[in-house]
Amino acid sequence: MMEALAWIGLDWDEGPKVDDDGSLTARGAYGPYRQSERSALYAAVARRLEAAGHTYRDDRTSEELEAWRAAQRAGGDGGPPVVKASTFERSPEELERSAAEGRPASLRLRTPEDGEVVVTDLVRGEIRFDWATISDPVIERSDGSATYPLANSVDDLAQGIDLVCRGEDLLSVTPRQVLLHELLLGEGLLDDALAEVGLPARDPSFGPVTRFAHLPMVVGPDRKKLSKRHGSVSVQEFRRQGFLPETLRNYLALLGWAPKDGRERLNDDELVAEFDLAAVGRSAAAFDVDKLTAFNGERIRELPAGTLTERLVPHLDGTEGEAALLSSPPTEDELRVLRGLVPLVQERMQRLDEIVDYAGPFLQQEVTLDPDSVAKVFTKAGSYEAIEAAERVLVDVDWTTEAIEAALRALPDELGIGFGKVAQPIRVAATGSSVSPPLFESLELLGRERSLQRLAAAAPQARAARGGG
RNA sequence: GCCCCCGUCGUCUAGCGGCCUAGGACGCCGCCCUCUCAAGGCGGUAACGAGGGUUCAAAUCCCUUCGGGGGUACCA
Repeated sequence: MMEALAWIGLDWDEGPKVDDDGSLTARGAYGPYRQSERSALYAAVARRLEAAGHTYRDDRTSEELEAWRAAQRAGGDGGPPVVKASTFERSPEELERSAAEGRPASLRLRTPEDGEVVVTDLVRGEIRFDWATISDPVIERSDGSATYPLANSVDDLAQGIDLVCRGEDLLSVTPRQVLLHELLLGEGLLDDALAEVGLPARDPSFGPVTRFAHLPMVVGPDRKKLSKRHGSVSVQEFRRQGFLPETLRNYLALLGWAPKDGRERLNDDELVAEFDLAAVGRSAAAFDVDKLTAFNGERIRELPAGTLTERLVPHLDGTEGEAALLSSPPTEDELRVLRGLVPLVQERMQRLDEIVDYAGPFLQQEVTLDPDSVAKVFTKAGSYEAIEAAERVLVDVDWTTEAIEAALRALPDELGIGFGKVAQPIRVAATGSSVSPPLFESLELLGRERSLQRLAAAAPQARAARGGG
């Protein structure tokens, strides 16, 4: 995931990071940043919460709880399946007995039995929850490890987080987090715990978490949320397909947000200057690959030719895809061909990986004719005539785009067919396909020798396609 | 089931009581350009989920309803 973020260009100032040699380190002054390295802190906080009476022990197993919830949901006699101290807290005697039997117990946070919590959210405004509908969360597992609610609250406060910005899927979990924050800060529990485990005290500038922003979900075409795992897999996939990271950044920013003036093409500077959490929409946004692709094409067209050439190389030398049309590193000859090709294909590409199909005929000595193109073009009247005439007329022409064009433009008159009809067979013969970069430029780039050789090789095939002769 | 969030063209969105016979972008369709494919230009298609209110006036405010999503873990 960090690799995916790094590629997209979404950087972070503080936190874990992967070094160039692949090892996991960290940067920032408020570490450690891995939860596994902070377990002593979580435990210290938990002990204090417990001592202050904000928690209680629960010795039920996951299976027992699950069964209880299922029964509650189905039967509906004892109310909704909400775990509360009022019905779940064991007496000291029960706990003692249970401990004697060796039953491990988890630690639950005691949340209010009733009343209301109000969460103020930057994108959604005020949201009200009824404490009676919120279960007491387990903050420490029966094996003593901290759960996400505890670790997350402790870390946010200890590390000076003042804006919690996350997906809407965490909205309903916010009340317990707010409560934990009050407890940890209000009674100095966190500061004491920090001191106990020998971690530096909180920076004096650190206040409470002052803002929450729950961003709308980004969903797939099926309207279901994209998971973290799937998300990062597709980032790698986007990379291989030749989407530009700057396209992703631009497109992603537009999911749920739009600038005041409605522009859609925004660069990084404009994005950071204009993006505003308060202007973010509230409904889930579907990720539209077609639109992303169109954006990507526009950006590719804006790239300086030299830059595009460089960014194309990984898609040709096997780094990003299967294709190995270039040596690694590319030879000067190969680069010359690529540089010549770029201006011809730049405006017709939407993804970098499309270069593989375009470049094949130019980087390889031999070309294989696409059967569909052969069937579509060689069977038409004038096909082999055009190819043979092109051979004849191109042998001694100056090998420049202009001269090639002049020579071929003369053929329609001679053959009595339209230029389209003469160009297509020649295109298929030279590039192997009925779809290619502009013909004259392509021939020039191929060189006289290869061009004539391919025309000569294709002529008999065209004759055959026309039904013998 | 219970709790929370959301609901404008197929999709991303603009709209925050009159400027809306609802604007833009992607897609799609047509035309122009044209050596293919693109690019580009021009035009078109298509939406306020439904029902009640409030108001002189509602996509915009309120209620109900329907629909979608999220949560409901000793996952994060």
